[in-house]
Amino acid sequence: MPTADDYGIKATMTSHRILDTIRSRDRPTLTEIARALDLSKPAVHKHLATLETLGYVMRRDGGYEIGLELVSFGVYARRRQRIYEVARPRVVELANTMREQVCLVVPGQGSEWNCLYVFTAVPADVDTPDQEGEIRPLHATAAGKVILANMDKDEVAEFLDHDSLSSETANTITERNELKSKLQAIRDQGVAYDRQEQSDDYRGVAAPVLDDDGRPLGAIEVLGPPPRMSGKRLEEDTVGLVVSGARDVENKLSID
Amino acid sequence: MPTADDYGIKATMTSHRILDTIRSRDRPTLTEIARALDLSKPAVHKHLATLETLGYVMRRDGGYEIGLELVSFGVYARRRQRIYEVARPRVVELANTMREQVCLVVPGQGSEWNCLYVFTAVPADVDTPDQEGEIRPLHATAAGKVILANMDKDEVAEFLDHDSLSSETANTITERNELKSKLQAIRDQGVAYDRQEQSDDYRGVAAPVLDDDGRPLGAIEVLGPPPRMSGKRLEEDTVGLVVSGARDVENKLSID
DNA sequence: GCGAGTCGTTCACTAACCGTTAACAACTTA
DNA sequence: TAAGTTGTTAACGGTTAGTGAACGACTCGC
Repeated sequence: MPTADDYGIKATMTSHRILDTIRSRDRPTLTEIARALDLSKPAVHKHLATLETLGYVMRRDGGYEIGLELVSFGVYARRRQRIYEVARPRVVELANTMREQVCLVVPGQGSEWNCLYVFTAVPADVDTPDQEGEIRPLHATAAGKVILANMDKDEVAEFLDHDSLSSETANTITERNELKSKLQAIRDQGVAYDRQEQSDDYRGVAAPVLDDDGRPLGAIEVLGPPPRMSGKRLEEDTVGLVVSGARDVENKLSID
Repeated sequence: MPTADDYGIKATMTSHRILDTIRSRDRPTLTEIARALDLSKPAVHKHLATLETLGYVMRRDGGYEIGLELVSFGVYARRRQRIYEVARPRVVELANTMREQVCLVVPGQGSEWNCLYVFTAVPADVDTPDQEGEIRPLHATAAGKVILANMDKDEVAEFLDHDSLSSETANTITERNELKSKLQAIRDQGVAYDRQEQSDDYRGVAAPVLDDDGRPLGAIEVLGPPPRMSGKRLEEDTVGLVVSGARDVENKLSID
């Protein structure tokens, strides 16, 4: 298999680093990018010129923004992920019956997850924390934890060793051992909770979507404001719905 | 402004050409890509190795597929387009009241448009022709024509000169002069129809979303099977709804 | 209104690298 | 078995990606 340790195309990797910088900041300027990546301004200039004609970036009032061509690539690629095609109708259905926000999440590179799809029941009285395309660490959300709980033990160990458990709110789990025992409980229960661990304004429940070997393909999470997400509604009604939704997706995926 | 005529980063452009080939074919193999681009296999190999570690491509049973990292870039970038944020709730609403499929389209590079968002009312009895992320020529669909009709005259002229009007069905407009007079009518009417011009299974109506200077920011199109999309329902009910939806989006956009 | 500080851009230059040709193992196919 | 595939390495050479220096345009504070 090809590996791009130092065999790879460096210019492509530089272009990627520039795109990544644009995504993680708010409309950065050329020099801001150059400084962030420790590159010369002319180098960044050339890359941006290229990326602009390709439609990968666009200028917007003085800064750079990810361009429409990548939108096209992205939504095209998403459609080719079977879990997306299968889960999307269920996510919409779930959101409408719960009258809350539901999102579909898949494990990404390393210790991150990608939020593939979000649907919010109208009227949307909430401003969503998990936005489509967002990349977040695994330990601070219900979906992330339920994915983590179903990963291989050594992968989890590597995650625990290499990444620091950043603190998002007062409730975020930042202790290694606490997280470890939680993960065991989550695996037993089959669901994970987010009790204002990533934002004070939210609580959530997530159920995993597993393949035939028990590896996590993704997770479905229901999110809502704390007053609504508590007591029986949270721990019985919501759990039941999200678990049956995830099981449903699992079954459809394992058919072929 | 930067232009990448031959000043640009060639390696980045090569990587893009490879990604583009993957998108326009069905899970192509390494040699298939190399042949299509007239590149040596080792060159393609190096690029694919790099793109794979970046998550831009992934292998799937012997071929290459666009990877999840680009999904992340894409849905992130889409969220940062104001027209998307503003129009999406209206598209969902429109689809639900019409019980049809509705899509949001924006002009892309050159004479193409990108399908940014699609929502289909459940139950979906139809298989959709315009899929999210698809890139299509402007002349063969309602949304494309309504965008074309509102573009600058010289841009349209350039389009007519440079691009051949490909024939998708027996109804596709392939005559330059016929298209020209149609465009004038579309501008006057404010809507464009697709009467089985891109597929025999579909008809559609589209209304443009214009900025304050009358330039097209995008279009909203309602699609449905011919039996349902005809007569009064098509030419009065549907037209009224799609136009008021597009106007609504225009107003929200021009506020700030 | 004058410098000092930005910003983006263009210009040569050169070490590094991208893409080449050639050769290879692992599979299919005839 | 041999002649096709396929993807993969290795070494080489001409191109190029990234450098530093220098430039206009613009925004500051004084």
